[in-house]
Amino acid sequence: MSKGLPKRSEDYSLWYNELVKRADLAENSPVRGCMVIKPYGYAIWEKMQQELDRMFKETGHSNAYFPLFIPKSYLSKEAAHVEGFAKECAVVTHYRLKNDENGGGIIVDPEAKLEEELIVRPTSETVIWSTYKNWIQSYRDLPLLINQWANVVRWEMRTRLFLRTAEFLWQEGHTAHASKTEAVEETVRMLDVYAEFAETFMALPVIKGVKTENERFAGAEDTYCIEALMQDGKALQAGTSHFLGQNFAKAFDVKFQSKEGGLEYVWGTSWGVSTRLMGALIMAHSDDNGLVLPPNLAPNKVVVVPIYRSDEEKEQINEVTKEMISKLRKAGISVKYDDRDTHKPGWKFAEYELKGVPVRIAIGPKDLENGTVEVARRDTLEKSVIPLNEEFTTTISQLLEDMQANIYKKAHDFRAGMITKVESYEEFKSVLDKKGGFVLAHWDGTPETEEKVKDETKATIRCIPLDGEEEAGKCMVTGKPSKQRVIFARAY
RNA sequence: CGGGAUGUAGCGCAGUCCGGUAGCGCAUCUGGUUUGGGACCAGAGGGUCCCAGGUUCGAAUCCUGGUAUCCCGACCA
Repeated sequence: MSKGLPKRSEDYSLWYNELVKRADLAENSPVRGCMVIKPYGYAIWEKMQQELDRMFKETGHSNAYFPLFIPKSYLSKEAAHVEGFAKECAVVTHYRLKNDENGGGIIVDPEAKLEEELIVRPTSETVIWSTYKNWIQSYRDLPLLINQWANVVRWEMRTRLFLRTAEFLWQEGHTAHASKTEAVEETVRMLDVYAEFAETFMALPVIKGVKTENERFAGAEDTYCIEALMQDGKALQAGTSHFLGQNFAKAFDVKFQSKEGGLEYVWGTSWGVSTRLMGALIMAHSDDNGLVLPPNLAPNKVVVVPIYRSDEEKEQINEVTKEMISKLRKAGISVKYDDRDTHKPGWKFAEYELKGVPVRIAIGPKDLENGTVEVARRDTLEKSVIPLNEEFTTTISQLLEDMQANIYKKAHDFRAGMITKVESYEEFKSVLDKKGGFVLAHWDGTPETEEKVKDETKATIRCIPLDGEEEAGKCMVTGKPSKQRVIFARAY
């Protein structure tokens, strides 16, 4: 393996691809567009899962599991939904293989054709709503708050590790409610959960907003989203929450008897985040030395590297280190002790930098003598020698908190500098090309104008921000009146 | 599905124009010296040169066909 990583400033996407591979997060699989998530990458995903799962449970949701295969007929029940997903579905047509009589190896047995073809889920609304029909009869069965952790398949033309793969892991929440108000509240509540997760754990500032008609989920009335900004100035949709209205209830005939005795269709929501968050995490914080992980999502918050010449020295260090590590662990800090003697300390330093471990503690003979350790923080690459005393654990704890805050602040400041208000289409184009980032502009609210901007500049409306101020203005393209600025950006 | 490129050791590549014993760096293994920022020396192992066919005394190299992957576009979380 060669040493340096490509520089972000020279080739951002090469830097990203190499980082994902070199930091042992994921690699390409034999199947085009699919990826193998390696143990270290999966460990980060597991941290994300843990926190999100906790937040879902705290907001009253339960996990369940629905099948991978969906009968073809289900998908077509909701018109907009099938329209949106038809072009990227993998289809199961047969259920058996056999040996080729002509010696051509193993072939699909033409005798074993399925009566009804099965779709590999691109998302689970259809199978879930067909099930909900049986689960819901009365207002007493509502709200129904279900989440599932699953894989889904969308046959994408062009793929990139984590950002867009043919198969990806995600969670999808699917809820049913007695009233529109409740369903909208749920949609927004889960959007808030995502935003809080992104900011608190991923140290990723996000903008909450509503998608335009063009960008809306197939089958939804409204799609809410959190949008994040990557270091190259491109936007990334980090999570979505959909208000489904009664669309799926009608398509799958899911009705309930209300308190008043009437028969009504239920109101639905669905919401999801995927392994794409891994891509967001990487692209938001990492640098030319490798991954930078916010402590709250790092599989190991601290790595300890002993430095020694003799076995005797190693023993002495082990003794001191053991106690230090046990104290750190008691304080809830995950620590990895790397005492392998197959690699030199310098090699380990570089390795853990590449892998983004927040804090590295090196301890050698000099430290033994002085009662100190060397502490290096990954976000700023600063090193300091500090005493291994009573306050040590608290110091490290505090350092990790500072780092979490610092990583967030850095991303936040970067984004602040990349939000630009523009008044004309000319200015818009120039900002997009010279600077990138989020561009705030007035828009006349029509899909045609959005389409035109997309064709001409490759920028799309990322969202209509929820906390945007009312501000009368004129559409930068058509000059028609607009009530509020929307966020344009080139996006992943 | 259009345009471009590339398939040679686990990884990254040279060799292909101009046919003649398959090479380099990293990684791996052995021995020794090392260990506070990716150590050094000595030695060793590892190849259907993407596949099939053709030309030739002889093909990684030339010809024909196939195939796979990557990049750039049209679609998407």
